[in-house]
Amino acid sequence: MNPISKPLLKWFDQFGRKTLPWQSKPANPYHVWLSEIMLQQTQVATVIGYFNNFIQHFPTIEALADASEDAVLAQWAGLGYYARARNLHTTAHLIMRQYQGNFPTEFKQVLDLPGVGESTAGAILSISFHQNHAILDGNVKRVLARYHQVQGHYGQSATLKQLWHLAKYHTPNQRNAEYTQAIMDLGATLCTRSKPNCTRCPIQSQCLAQQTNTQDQYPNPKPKKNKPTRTTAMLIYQNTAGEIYLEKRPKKGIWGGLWSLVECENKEKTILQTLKEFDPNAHIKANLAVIKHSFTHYHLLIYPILIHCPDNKQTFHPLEQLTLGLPAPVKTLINRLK
DNA sequence: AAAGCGGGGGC
DNA sequence: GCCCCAGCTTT
Repeated sequence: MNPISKPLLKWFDQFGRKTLPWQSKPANPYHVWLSEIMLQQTQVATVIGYFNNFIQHFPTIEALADASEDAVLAQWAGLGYYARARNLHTTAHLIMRQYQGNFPTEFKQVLDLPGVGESTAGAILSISFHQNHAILDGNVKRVLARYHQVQGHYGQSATLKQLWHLAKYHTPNQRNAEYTQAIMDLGATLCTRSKPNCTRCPIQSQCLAQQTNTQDQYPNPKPKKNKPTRTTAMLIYQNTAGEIYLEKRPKKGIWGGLWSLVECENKEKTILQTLKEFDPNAHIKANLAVIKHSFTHYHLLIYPILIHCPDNKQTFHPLEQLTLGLPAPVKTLINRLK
């Protein structure tokens, strides 16, 4: 079995991505770390805008540590997976306290940072400090699954274990940082999920899927799962000035740490009880159009209920210039009120 | 409209 | 070791 690093690095010299916003010489570990966290579940094209915006607001780890959680979440809002933003913020504090503001350089230390696993730790240390580590992100999984016709889906531990073995086998100790970038670039630009561009691929001749024309069968599809539909009522408490009431959600669970509307079971009795407890003078003004919001593992039917609260003394927020981090459907709902 | 992306935390 | 998280892009 031939390691793929040699032809891959040669290809990278000519076709690799070298001007992404977080790429610099020398590398900036803060930028590399931030980009790797953003890229965990989001594609490069989407990340670029958020990344530039984020470092403009928080130019250094120290600036990030000094910011409020709400300020960080507000910049993250729309990217999803809000635990990533909270972990980032927590880690900034940790780096200030334990490492005097310098990004740690030991693999174990980096792996211990909240939000960083084996692949992300490897990527950060490889790209930032030119240490020799293997990575296994979605791009690498796809490339290796095709190249070796790996059976099974990486949700299964045996498949994942096999892919890690292959990833480590192919990872070179020379030009490791460039290889890390190269194999991600190959997956992102040529060895794409559908319609891979095999004719331009530097490792096509040894690729088992290419040889047998079975690229579309790898990686093997994920076993299907039925998504349940859940229902919730979202209560839009609005005062006479048109401002709305928002509450910060608990750290754990869906939309953790974001600001959202009060929710309750979508039953008239429960809704009336909830709003009376909030404000005895409140009354239902309208039932707004239902929003269907889909997550990976369930659909959520949102019944928005507009409620008028005259003379309420609690904190209400004006609809314009809301800088709080809001869940996407809440943002949609608020925009409809304008 | 549905499928796929994707890595880490928690139980 | 399995389940959960959750917006966006692609098909």
